[in-house]
Parts: sequence; structure tokens; C-alpha cells
Amino acid sequence: MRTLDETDVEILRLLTEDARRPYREIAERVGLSSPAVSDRVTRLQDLGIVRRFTLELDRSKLRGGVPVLVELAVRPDAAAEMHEALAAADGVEHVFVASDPRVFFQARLPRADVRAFLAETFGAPPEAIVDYDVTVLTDVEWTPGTGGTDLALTCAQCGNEVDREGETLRLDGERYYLCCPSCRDEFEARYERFRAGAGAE
Amino acid sequence: MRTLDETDVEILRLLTEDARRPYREIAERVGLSSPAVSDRVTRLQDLGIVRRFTLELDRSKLRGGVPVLVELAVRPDAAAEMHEALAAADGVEHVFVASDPRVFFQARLPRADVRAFLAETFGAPPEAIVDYDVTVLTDVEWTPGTGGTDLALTCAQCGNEVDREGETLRLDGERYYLCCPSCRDEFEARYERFRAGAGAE
DNA sequence: CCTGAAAGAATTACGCG
DNA sequence: CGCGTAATTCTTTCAGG
Repeated sequence: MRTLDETDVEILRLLTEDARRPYREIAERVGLSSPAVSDRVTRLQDLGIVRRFTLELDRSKLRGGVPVLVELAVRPDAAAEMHEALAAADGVEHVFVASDPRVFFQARLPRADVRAFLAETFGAPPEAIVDYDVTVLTDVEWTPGTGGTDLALTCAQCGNEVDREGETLRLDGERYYLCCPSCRDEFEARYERFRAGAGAE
Repeated sequence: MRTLDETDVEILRLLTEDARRPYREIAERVGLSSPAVSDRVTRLQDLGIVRRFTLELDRSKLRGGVPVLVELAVRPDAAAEMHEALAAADGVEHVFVASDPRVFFQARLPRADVRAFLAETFGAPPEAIVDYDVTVLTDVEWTPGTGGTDLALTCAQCGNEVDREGETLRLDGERYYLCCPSCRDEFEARYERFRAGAGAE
């Protein structure tokens, strides 16, 4: 799989800012032609990095409900199924599955009636739920990665962020991004060992 | 301020599904012309309901960091400033401000080093933070409102959802949405009282 | 990845109820 | 004021290199 380059990251940044921006305008900014931008976007979608073009809505204007953050202590085996049910449930905006058997979700519910919501979503009584805790929210913010380094490349060697001082390496037609010369050298050496062991291609 | 109608909601649904969908295609589906759709979208933006056209990204593919949910107990007066600092910080995806003096945020951090992150974001030691608690996440999902009733109108009288059986009322050129005849009657009566008391306009 | 032509979409101007 | 139609302008897509 090909790695992303800085141009891809810039395209992502520009589209995150305004997903309806013409490809021609993006092309101008990144120094490519519009067909090239179009191709890259298609590739970013194929790679699953871009899941979809969508809207950022102010849900407080659409839904009268009270925003809540709910922490569920769940039966260890039930986390996956709860995740799905929650994602499909009405009013739920975010689902976070913890590494311990807990699931968090943020939602807007009529009258903050979490008990009723859980009963409706998981059946009554919801057997997979051991315990739950509700926090009423006054502010819910989603911060799409538009600012600076938020959409950054990660170093192929150490996983740290690759900034403008980073280096790029081309091996067998693939581009790799490295955060510093020492990572580049290590990576190159590792790559050579890999090649020697497994053969080219 | 004008209320939304079902057509607006359908437009929002279609754009949430694919924000780059041609207005002409949307127009066909909702039975309008493309300029009409364009006008409505502009209005939805002006009303602040559509914040922006953006991308839904698979951030796990872009950022190597560990996803965490952090609960901060903060000094009561500090919540607003923390909110801002967090929203601007690198790797932070969501910020939730509670009605009690707590702030939650979800982020992807290198090596899940929350202590370092907090020091960097709020200064060391971070005085506004009384305590904090970190949960490592295995799954982070954002559920854009595309499914069924998620993007629903709310009844001008009772705040409940307005579905296909709902009613619409036109008073002084404004459209109002009501979930049932009794809400419509109550709302109309309330409106008339308001008019009588405050005068028209 | 580029260029240039063809197809397609958005925007504008204008008229209607 | 919101909508439709039609002309204009701009964008995307496609073919070929």
C-alpha cells in the first residue's frame, strides 16, 4: 500500500475545511491538475482514509434533547453488540468503546431520560448493562482536523509525527515518510534487510 | 426565523450521506430545481444548522496515537478556557463540557502520555486541573445523522419529533411544525395569546 | 501526471404567483 | 419571498500521450 505524501495531506486539509471546494481550486493550491486531484481523492477513498463527504451540523439547532455523556459498565462479552446498537440508535452522536468492559456514548435525549433510552435500545431490563452513569453536558464540540499538524503523517520508523523537517524516501516506487535522518537511516537499513531476506517485490 | 420543512431535512439527509452530491440530483429527489436547492442550502448555512461541508476521516489510519477518553475535574471557573485550549490542541477530536465542573475529551495521543499532553496544553503543572482519569479506547465512532429519524424536526409545542403524521401551520408567513393535532391547537392558542399581548410582528 | 475536448453542474438573471 | 426556466460560466470527466 502506498503511503500518503504531503500533497495528500494538504488535499485532506482543504477538503475537511470545505468538502465542496472545486477540485480545480485544490489543484491550483497544491500545484497539480484537477484530474490528478480527482485521482488522489478517489485513492484516499479506496484506502478508507476518507470515509465520506458529509456535513457538520449544529445538532443543538435540530434536536431539542439534552446532550448527555453516558458511561456504561457492560458484561465483558457484550461490548461489540452494544456498540452496534448504540451507533444505530436515535440521537446517538458518538460511541467510544474502552479497553476495559465499558462503553461510553454521547447523545441528545428527550428530557435526559437515559433509563428509558437504554430500555428501548437494549430491551428491558437491559441485561448486558451492569451499571451506568450519566453526565449532562453543556457543550459538545467536534474538532475536525483542520488545524496545522493535526492531520500529520506518521514516521514509518518511529510513528512520531512527520513535519516539514521530515524526510521522504523512495524505495521500489513507494514513498516513505520519516521524521528525522536517524529514523530514515534505520528504516532504510531495516528495509534492506527485509529485501535481502524476502527477495525483491 | 423560518422553521425547517421536510424538504430541508431531506436535503440535509442527502448531503450528510454525500456532501458532494450534485444539487441537480438532490433537486430531482426532493422535487425542486437546482437553484432552489442551492438557495435552501445557503439558508441552512446562514441559520448555522450546516456548519460546514467536511470529510469523515478514518483517523486511525492517519494517526498512530492511542485513542483515549480523558475526564478532567477542573476548577469551576476554568471550564470555558480549558474547552478552548483543548479544541485547539493537537490530536483532540472531541470535547465535552459537563454541567458540573468536569471536562471530557477524546484524543489520539502518542504513547497515551496524557500527563505530558496536559502539561503541554495547560502548562506545567496544570493548575486548573484538580484531577484526571484516563480511559484507553479500542473503538471510536462518529455516527452522522443519516438514519431515519435522527435528523428530525422538533415539535414547536412539545419538542417531540415531528414525523410524517405531523402537521404544519403557517402563521404570519412562518412555518411551524407540530407533532399532533393537540399540539397544533395548543400552539395556535399560545401564539394567539402572544399576538394579542405583544401586538403583531 | 498532463493537456485539451466533451459532458455535466452551478450560478445568474429574470419572470411568475 | 420562494420557485422555475434558460443562458452563462465554471467543473469534472474522459481520451490520448
